[in-house]
Amino acid sequence: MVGIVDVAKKANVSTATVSRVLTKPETVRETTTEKVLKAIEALNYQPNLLARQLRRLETNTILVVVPDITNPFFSKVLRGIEAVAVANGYQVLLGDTGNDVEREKGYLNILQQKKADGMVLLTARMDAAAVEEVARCFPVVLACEYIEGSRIPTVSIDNISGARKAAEYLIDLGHVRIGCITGPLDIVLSRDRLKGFYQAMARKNLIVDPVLVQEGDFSFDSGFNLMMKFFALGQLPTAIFAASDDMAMGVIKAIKSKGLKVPEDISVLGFDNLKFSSIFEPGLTTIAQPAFEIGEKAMELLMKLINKEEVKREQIILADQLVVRESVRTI
Amino acid sequence: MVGIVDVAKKANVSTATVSRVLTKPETVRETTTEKVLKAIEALNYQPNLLARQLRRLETNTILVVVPDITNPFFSKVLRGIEAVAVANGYQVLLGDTGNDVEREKGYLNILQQKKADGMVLLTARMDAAAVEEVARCFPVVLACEYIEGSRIPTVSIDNISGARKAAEYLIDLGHVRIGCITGPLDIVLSRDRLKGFYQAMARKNLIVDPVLVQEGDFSFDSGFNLMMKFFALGQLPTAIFAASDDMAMGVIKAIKSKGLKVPEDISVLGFDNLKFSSIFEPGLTTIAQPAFEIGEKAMELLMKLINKEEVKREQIILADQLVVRESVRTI
DNA sequence: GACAATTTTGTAATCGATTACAATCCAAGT
DNA sequence: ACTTGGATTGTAATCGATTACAAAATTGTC
Repeated sequence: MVGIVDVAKKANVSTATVSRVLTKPETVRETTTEKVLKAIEALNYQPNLLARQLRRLETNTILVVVPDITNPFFSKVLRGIEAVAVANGYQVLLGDTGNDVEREKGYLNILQQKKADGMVLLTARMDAAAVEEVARCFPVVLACEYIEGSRIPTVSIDNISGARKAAEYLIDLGHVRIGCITGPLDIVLSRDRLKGFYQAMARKNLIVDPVLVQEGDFSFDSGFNLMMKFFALGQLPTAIFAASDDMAMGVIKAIKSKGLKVPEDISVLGFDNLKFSSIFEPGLTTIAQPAFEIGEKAMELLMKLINKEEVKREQIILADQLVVRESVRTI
Repeated sequence: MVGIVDVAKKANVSTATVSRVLTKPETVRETTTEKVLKAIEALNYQPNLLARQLRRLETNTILVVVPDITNPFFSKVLRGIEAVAVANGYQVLLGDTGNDVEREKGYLNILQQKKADGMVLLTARMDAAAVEEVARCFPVVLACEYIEGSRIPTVSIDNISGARKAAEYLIDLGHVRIGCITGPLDIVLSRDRLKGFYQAMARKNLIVDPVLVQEGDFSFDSGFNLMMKFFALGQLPTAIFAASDDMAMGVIKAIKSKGLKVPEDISVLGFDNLKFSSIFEPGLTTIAQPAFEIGEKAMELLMKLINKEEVKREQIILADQLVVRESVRTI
C-alpha cells in the first residue's frame, strides 16, 4: 500500500509538506503543491484516515443507535441524521439493537473506544445512569425518546400533548367509550402518550374503562391481537386510539376480519403518519411526527456539542400535527 | 483520558503486559492478569480502538452502501447484514446514497482510506470499472444487484426467472393483454425483470404491446402515474406486472381511483413481498425476495473474503417464490 | 545447586499520518 | 551587500495501541 512517505519521496519533499498540501494547502508554495499533487495522482495515494484520526483524536464518525432499522419511522429519522451528517463531513455508524437492551448497552462503549465522536440514541430503554455517565464525557443526544429528569439534549415531539390532541379530537366528535392501545410501558414515550390520553378524558369528564386500555408493542400484530381481545371480551369501544400507525392498522384489520367497518362501526386513530398510512384503506387519521426533521435537528444539535458550541435550548420540541383522513367518523 | 500507560503504571507492569492481558490473556501469569484487570477496573480504562486498528491495519468495520435506507426492502437486507456482522464482531458503517450516483462513487474511497475492511453494495449504478478496480484490491460483495460480466461475488435472486415466473402465472390464468411497469432501466436488475417478462410472453407466443411497457422508478408514485397514463391512453390491459410492490400498490390505487376493482377488472402482480403487501387490500400477489437472507449471505461472503478464505461459488442465487394473494384473478 | 528449557515480562520499534519547532529561503528595505 | 521578517519547508516528536525481540524469571532435571 502506498503511504505518505512514498509520495514524499516521489515528489522529492518531506512528508510534512505532503501532509500540508492535503490539509492546509494555503501554507505551501504553488509550484510545490503541483509537484505533490502530481505524485499523489501518479501513485493513486489515499491517506490512511485511521492514522489521521489517531493523531487528531477525532473520527468524523457518529453512532446512531436504533431499536429497529426495519421500522420505517426510524429509518426516516436516520435519514434526517445522515443528511446533516454527510453535509458536515461525518459518517454514520449504525447500531441496530433489535430492541435488545443488552445490545443497546454495548453500543455505549463505542464512544469511549473512540470509534465515534458522538452519538444519537433513538432508544433509551437501558439504565438511565449509564447513559448519563457517558453523556457527561461525550456528545450524546436523544431523539424521539428522552430520559426523565435528565439534561441530555433531546429532540422530539410533545407526546403528551400529541396524544391529548388525538383523544380530544375523538371526544369532540362525540366518542365517549374510547379504547387505547399503548406502546410498551417501559418506554417513557409510551407512558406519555397514555398520559395524554388520560388527560383528554379527564378534561372532558369522561371515565376510562380500564379494560379498554391495553399494552401493545407498537407492532401491527399486537394491534391486531389486542383488538381481537376486545372482541373476545365483548367490550367494544366506538373509537380506538392506537399509539402507533402499525398498531392502528392491525386494529383495523381485526375489525374488518369481524365483518365490521372502519370508521362506520368503529373509528381508529393512529400515531406516526407513516408513508403507508395514506395508502392504507381507509386512510389513517393520525398524529404526524416530523421524522426526517427530528433526525436533522438531532444531528445539528450533536454537531454543536461536538464542536463545543454553546447549546441554548437543550430540549427541542418539534410540532406534531393531526392528519385527518378517513378512519375516524363523527358519532 | 486514561491510556494504556496509565494502567501499566498503576499495575506496575509494562504496557506490553497490559496489552497482552487484553488480547492474549493465556500468555500472562494469573496473578499479573489480576493486578492488571484491577487497574483497568479502577481507572475505567477502555482501549483506544483507533490505535489498535492503525497498528493492526484492520477496522472491524464494514461499509454498506444503500440507495435508500427508507425503503423497507433495503432496510431488511441491511438488517440481515448487520446480524451477521455483529455476530462476527464487526460494525456497520452506513452509506445512504439517496439514489445519487455521485454519492455512490464517493463511498468507494472509504475502503482505500482504511475506514472499513470491506463493503457490500446494494446498488451499483455507477461506473462498473471503478467498482471493479476497488474490488480488485479490497473485499467487495454485491447484494441484490450485480455487474454484468464481472466476477465480483454476488448474492441475489434470479430476477429473470422470477419475473418470468410471474408473467407465466398471469398467462396461465388466461391473461393475454398484459402490461409491464419496469424499474429504472439503467439498473441491470430492472432490465432482467423486463427480460423475464418478455421471455414468458415469447414462450407462450404472445405479443407484447409496446405501449403497455412503461418505465417506472420502483416508487408508489411512479406506479400510480403510469397506470393513469394507461387510462389516459385508453390502453387497458387485463393484468399488470409491476417490478416492485410499491409500484404495484400505486397501480392498484390508480385503478381504484377510476372506480374499477382489483382483481375483478384488472389483475396486478408485484415484486418484493414487503411486509405491507400482505396488509394492503387486496393482498398483493407477488414474487417474494428473501431480503434478510440476502443480507446474511452477502455478509457471510464478505467475511470469507476478509478472512481470505476460499470462496467457491461466487454468485449465490437465492430462491424467490410466487406468493399468491388476492390481486390476481383467472380471466 | 547448576543448567537447560520454558514461561513470563520488558524494551523499543512500529502502524501512517499530523504538527510543534527549527531551519531555510527569499524579497524588501537600507 | 546585509539585515530582517515573513513565507516555505524539513526534522522529529507524537497520537495510543501492538508486537518482534531481548531479557528475566521460573520450572524441571540431574
